[in-house]
Amino acid sequence: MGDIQALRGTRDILPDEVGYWQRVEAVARDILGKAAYREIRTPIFEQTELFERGIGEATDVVGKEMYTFTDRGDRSITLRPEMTAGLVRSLIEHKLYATGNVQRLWCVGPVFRYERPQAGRQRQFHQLDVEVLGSADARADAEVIALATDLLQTLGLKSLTLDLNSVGTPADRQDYRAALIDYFTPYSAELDDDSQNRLTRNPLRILDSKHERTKEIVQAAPSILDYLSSISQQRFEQVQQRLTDLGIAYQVNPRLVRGLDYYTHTAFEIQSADLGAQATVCGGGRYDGLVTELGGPETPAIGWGLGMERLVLLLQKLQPSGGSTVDFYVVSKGDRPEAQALVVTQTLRRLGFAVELDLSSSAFGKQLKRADRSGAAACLILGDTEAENGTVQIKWLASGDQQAIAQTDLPDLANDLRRQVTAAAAAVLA
RNA sequence: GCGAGCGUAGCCAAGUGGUUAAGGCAGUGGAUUGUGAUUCCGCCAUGCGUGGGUUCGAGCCCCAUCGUUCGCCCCA
Repeated sequence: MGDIQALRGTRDILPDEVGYWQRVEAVARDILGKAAYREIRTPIFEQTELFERGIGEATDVVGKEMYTFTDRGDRSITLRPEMTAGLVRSLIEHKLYATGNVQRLWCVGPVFRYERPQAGRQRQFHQLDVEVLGSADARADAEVIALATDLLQTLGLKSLTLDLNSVGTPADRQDYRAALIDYFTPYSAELDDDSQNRLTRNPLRILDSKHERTKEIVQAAPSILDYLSSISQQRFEQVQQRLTDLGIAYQVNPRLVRGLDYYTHTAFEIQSADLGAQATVCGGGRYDGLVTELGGPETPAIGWGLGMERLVLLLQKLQPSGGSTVDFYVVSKGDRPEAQALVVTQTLRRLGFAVELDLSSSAFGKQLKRADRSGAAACLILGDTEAENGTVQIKWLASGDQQAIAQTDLPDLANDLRRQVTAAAAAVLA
């Protein structure tokens, strides 16, 4: 083992694993593209102040988890701990809100939080982010949630749960907060230490404590749903109705609270039971106040973030194998054959085949063995005899059938070969 | 930031103070100097995450450190 290793909480995504990532990205690109969402890419670091103002200085993410440093020009810089703030900054800076009534955006990339790593939690991890800015319509909430469930379903994931809540407007929340403090204060001594601290700082967060005694006390705590204004209530009912219209199953969880200050009204999480303590795959909500908070015009918005690592963990459990294979494996030995093999390989690649060329010059037996393990449908063999008369042996590995064909005939035979390759691939699956 | 467990080859591992560190997979060379199953034979850790310590003797015990896993916390 070498001296230098990847930093704590960071990981290499190796070739064997990268297929899962590509698949998620391809499906996301497809689904989001069909829903008229456009990709945006924003910088990985921003002014520290953006996150302090956007996410809230009292939150753990800003308070103790940011990678913040001073650059050579004495600016305070922070590696983004989430995507939304940077995206909103970009929207405002480029006045994207002026070019249309609604902006539908998505992006994917690394985010950074200084936390203790464990399964499903890293210091550098990746999020897929989807946002709709400029609409307060309940259909926007439903659309965005539907995109998340569609994506997960298309990837083949089952037994996920969707929790839904409304955290109302800041005014609703102020009343509720006061009610919670009234309720919890008499129990103050019985609460766990963390919750005692949260009592004054952020009593909403007590609601999802995992501490046993605290959970018992929480049982009878007032529900936020009783503190929503009638407008907020109506809004929440509309969102639920739209989800029902779309056939999306959800459960209302009045104790669902989210860690970032900017959320209003709709809040939701999609969780899996297969991820241990870090169960949330996708989480998000509405943030009607964020754009003005960051200096833009009144712009209601909703979005979510999805943890790529967590999603990939689930996919790996679902389909442990997942190797890309090659159509042809080219084998050769001797100066002239090896030179011709390179040309044949190139020809086949240009015809659209995936081709691996064996570079070893080792015995044909060894090369054939590698051909077998490569998963190729057929092996192309070039020795002195073939080089002499300009042919190549094509051996179909499943059947063992072998025939010689002229190298110059390859383009004409392409369609035929393609048919046989697909047939061979289908046979493997069956 | 707190608590607990774990770290032996590319991978999975046996080994719980006594001399040359099992085994399997993968890799590689050969039996088979032009053909992939199987089989057989050879090779593949002066080294047990790293650094100290205890001991006649340490993969094994102790301390520190790094990494990782599971909780707490937090969240995607």
